[in-house]
Amino acid sequence: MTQDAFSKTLITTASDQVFVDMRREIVEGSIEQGSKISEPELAKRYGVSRATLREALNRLESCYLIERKANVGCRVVALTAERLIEVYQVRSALEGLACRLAADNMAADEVQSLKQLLNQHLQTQRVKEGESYYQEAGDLDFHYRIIKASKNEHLIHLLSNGLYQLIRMYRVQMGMVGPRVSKAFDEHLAIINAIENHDGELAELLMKRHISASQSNIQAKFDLIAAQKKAAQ
Amino acid sequence: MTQDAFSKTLITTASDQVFVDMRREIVEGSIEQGSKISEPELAKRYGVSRATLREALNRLESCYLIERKANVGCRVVALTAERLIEVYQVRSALEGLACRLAADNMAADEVQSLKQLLNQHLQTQRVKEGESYYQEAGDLDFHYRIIKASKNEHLIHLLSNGLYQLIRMYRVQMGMVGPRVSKAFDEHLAIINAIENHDGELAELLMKRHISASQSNIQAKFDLIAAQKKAAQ
DNA sequence: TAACCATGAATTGTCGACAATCTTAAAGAA
DNA sequence: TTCTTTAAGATTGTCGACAATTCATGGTTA
Repeated sequence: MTQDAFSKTLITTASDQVFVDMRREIVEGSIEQGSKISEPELAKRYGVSRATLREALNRLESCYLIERKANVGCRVVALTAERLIEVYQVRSALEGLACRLAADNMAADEVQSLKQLLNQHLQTQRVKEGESYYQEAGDLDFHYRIIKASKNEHLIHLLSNGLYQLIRMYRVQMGMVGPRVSKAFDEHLAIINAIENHDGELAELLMKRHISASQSNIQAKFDLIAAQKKAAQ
Repeated sequence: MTQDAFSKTLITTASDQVFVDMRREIVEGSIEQGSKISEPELAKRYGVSRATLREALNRLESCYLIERKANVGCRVVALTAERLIEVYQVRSALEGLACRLAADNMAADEVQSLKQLLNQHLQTQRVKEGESYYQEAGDLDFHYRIIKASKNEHLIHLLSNGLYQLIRMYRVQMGMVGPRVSKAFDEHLAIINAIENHDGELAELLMKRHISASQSNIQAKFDLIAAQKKAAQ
């Protein structure tokens, strides 16, 4: 029995392992977005039976990474601009709530610990200027900590087990680049300050704006791709 | 191939049927909340193999009606006061969002159709005074229509396939009674008016209050039960 | 040529049996 | 007695095979 790094899921069964492995491959793009999934093929690849694989597929479906149709099969989710809007609308509402609850509930030592995390980010950010992946993980960790601090188990599950992998997928494959990195850091700082002052209303507002900015950043990437396609014609 | 009445799910496979049947039994309390689930027993009862049953269990898990532990088994979710708070916090955020989007998007004829639905509710409410189930279904249908009108597919799925059965479970088993029925009607009316005026901000606020009132109503039932228990000691 | 229908191949859904794990209860030691 | 250990029983996890459905290919007909 081991533990997964990102979602802190306990890995006990074979299907757990396949689930975590496939999730990583889908999020990182090793298994291409929008591609069809063949059960016999993947079962052979992961060295498990179809029953075990299907168990994993079920769980991938419930975190929105694949889509199933009866008697037809599975597809990896496609990262479209439309879905980006939909998902981020939901994310904004839920993480906004989480942030407000965190501001209400968070103890002083928890806030200090979070501040310390942010300082770590500042260090590594200066070192790894431009490189996005570590910031990626760190940023998600920041959001993850706030979600946890909401102390609402249902919300925590909905976000960290449900929505977060899809968001990571957008961010890993559509990348966060350029000056956005340091701006995001400042926004994180402002959010922490609001939480420290137990100003739930402000914390919620700032988090929603922060998420909205992140959405615009990815949206710009979509626009860029669309423009390139048009130019190529 | 047939269709389910509540979530409009297409029923094509045997596991679909088991899923819908079990869902109804759990929501209505035929399968007791908090009770342990035996796979061999239920498989025999529904006349399917364990593989088919487990497929259904997976889907019940993703709509929060049962909880699984590896190598241990399933339990039906327990309706606690703590969970009520958590779920309704999430519900408030998501349906608030849905209501705002509906106010932004909804066309005039859609609004008219919704008003008509509300008039129907008024009729049946007068006839079936006190009886809560029909109002229950009607009320959920009202919320369902607004969720649909948000036109956000991800949000629609999250609410109608994910959260709504659990909310129904609370409402069916913890009941909505007394003067709450007619108050709820007035609140629905106010929400529709806000939507008709495309006042998203107000619509969201009113929906959140409406949901909060509904929560208090159920909470009161919990308090009542707790008081009765204390008196019995 | 285009539309429709059959036939076969491939894929998904379902089943019963076996292996691995947990639970329970009895037996033994401190 | 109380705690630990162990063995039996029951439950869940996993497997390979069969049945049902869908998809692709080629042939037939208007």
